[in-house]
Amino acid sequence: MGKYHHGDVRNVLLQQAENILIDEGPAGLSLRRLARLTGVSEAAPYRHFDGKDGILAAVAIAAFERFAEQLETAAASTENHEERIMALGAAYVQFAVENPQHFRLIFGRERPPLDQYPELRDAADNAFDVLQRAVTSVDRKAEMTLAEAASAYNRALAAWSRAHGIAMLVIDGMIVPPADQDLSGFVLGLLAEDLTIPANAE
Amino acid sequence: MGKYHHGDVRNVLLQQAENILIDEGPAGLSLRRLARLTGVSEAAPYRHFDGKDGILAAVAIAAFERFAEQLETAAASTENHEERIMALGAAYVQFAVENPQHFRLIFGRERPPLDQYPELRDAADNAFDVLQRAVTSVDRKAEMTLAEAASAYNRALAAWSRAHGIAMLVIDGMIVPPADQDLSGFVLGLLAEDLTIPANAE
DNA sequence: TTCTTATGTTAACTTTGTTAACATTAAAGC
DNA sequence: GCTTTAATGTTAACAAAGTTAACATAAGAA
Repeated sequence: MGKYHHGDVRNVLLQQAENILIDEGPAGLSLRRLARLTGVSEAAPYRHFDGKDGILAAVAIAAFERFAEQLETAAASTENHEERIMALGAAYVQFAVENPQHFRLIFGRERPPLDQYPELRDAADNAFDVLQRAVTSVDRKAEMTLAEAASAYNRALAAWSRAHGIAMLVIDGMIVPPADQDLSGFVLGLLAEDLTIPANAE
Repeated sequence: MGKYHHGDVRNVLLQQAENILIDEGPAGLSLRRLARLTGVSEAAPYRHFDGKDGILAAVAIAAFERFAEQLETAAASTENHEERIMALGAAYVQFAVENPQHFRLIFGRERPPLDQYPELRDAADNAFDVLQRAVTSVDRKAEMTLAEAASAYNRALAAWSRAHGIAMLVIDGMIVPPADQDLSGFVLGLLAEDLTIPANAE
C-alpha cells in the first residue's frame, strides 16, 4: 500500500514554502524540512522545482504578481499624475509593511537570478512597468517640453526612491511609524515632504 | 613541525573574510573555506570568533565604523542645516555604492542580531547618532517653534528615506545613474527633487 | 496489454556549522 | 630554571542541508 502522494504536491509545497518564508525568511526555508512538513519524501520537491532557487523563484513570482496588482489598484485610484505617484508610494510601502519577507525576497540578494528564471524576470518587469507607466504617463493635456518631461521623470524617480527607503527602513525597524496615526497618512506625509530650503532659513 | 602561532590569525581571518564578503556576499562566506584560504585548520576560527555570526558581527562593526566616519566627514563639511542633510545623503549613497556588500550586511537580515553583540549595537548606534545629530541640530540661531522643529525632523527623515532608497535601488541595479554625470551630482539632484505639485499643473 | 512518462522513494555524496577531545605554545608564578 | 596555566591549534566527529543517482509505482498513450 505505497499510497504515493497523488494530489497536487506542487501547490501544497508552494503554500507551505510561503508559510515558512513568512515567519522565518528565506534562510529558514530548508528543502528537507519543507518536504517533511508537507509529508513527502525529502527528494520529492526536486520533481516539481528546480532546487531551492526554483522554489524561491516560484514564491517570488507570486509575490511580484501580488505587488503589481496592488500597485495597479493604487495607480488607477486617481487621474492626477502627482496624486497617483503619492498613491503608488503609499501602496508600495504598505505592501512592504504587510509582507516584509516577500518584499525582501523580491528585492534582496536571496532572490534567484532573473536571467535564470524567465518567468521571474517577466513578473519583475511587469511590476516595475506599472511604476514606469505611472511615471511617464504625465498629464498629456499639458504640453510639456523635453526638460519638463525629464523633470517629471526625476520627480517620480525621487518619489520611488523615497518610498523604497521608507519601506526598507520601516521593515528594518529603523523608522517606527507613530502608533496614533494610520500608516498611510504617515507615509503620505513623508512622501510629500519638501526638502528645499524654507523661506525662514535666513 | 606544527607551525603553531603564525601571528595574529584573528586579523588575517578578518581581512580574508572581508575579501570574501566583498565579492561573494555573506552567503558565500563559509567558515571552513575561510579557514582553508587562510591556511589554518577548519576549526581555528572558533578560537577567535563566536562562530559565523561572530565573524559577520566583526565585519559589520568595522563597516559601521567606516560608514560613521564618512558620514561625520560629510556632516562637518558645512554649517548650514539643509546643506548638511544633502551632504549626508550624498555620502550615504556613496558609501552604499562603493561598498554594496557592506551596506547590505549592516542593513540586511544577514546582520547578526544587535542584542547578541553589544559592540555591534554600539557601532550601529554611533553611526545613526551621526545622522540623528545632523537632523536635530537645526540652526539654533533661528528660534524655532515646536512645530517648526517637528517639521525639520520630518524633512530629515524624508531625506534619510530617500537616500536609503536611492542607495538600495542603485546597488540593486534598479536605478542606473547616468554615466556622463558624476554620482554625487546625480544623487544631490535626486535628493533635492521636490514632489509638491508644480505651478504649471493646471 | 505494453511502453513511456511523470512522480515518489531511498540512499548516497558533498559541504557546512559546530563541538569535543587532544596537542602545543607562550606566559605567569614560584 | 621549572612548573603550571591559559591561549591557541589540531584532528575527528556529528547533525543538517542541497543535490543527484538508482530504483519503484502510478497513470496514460500506443
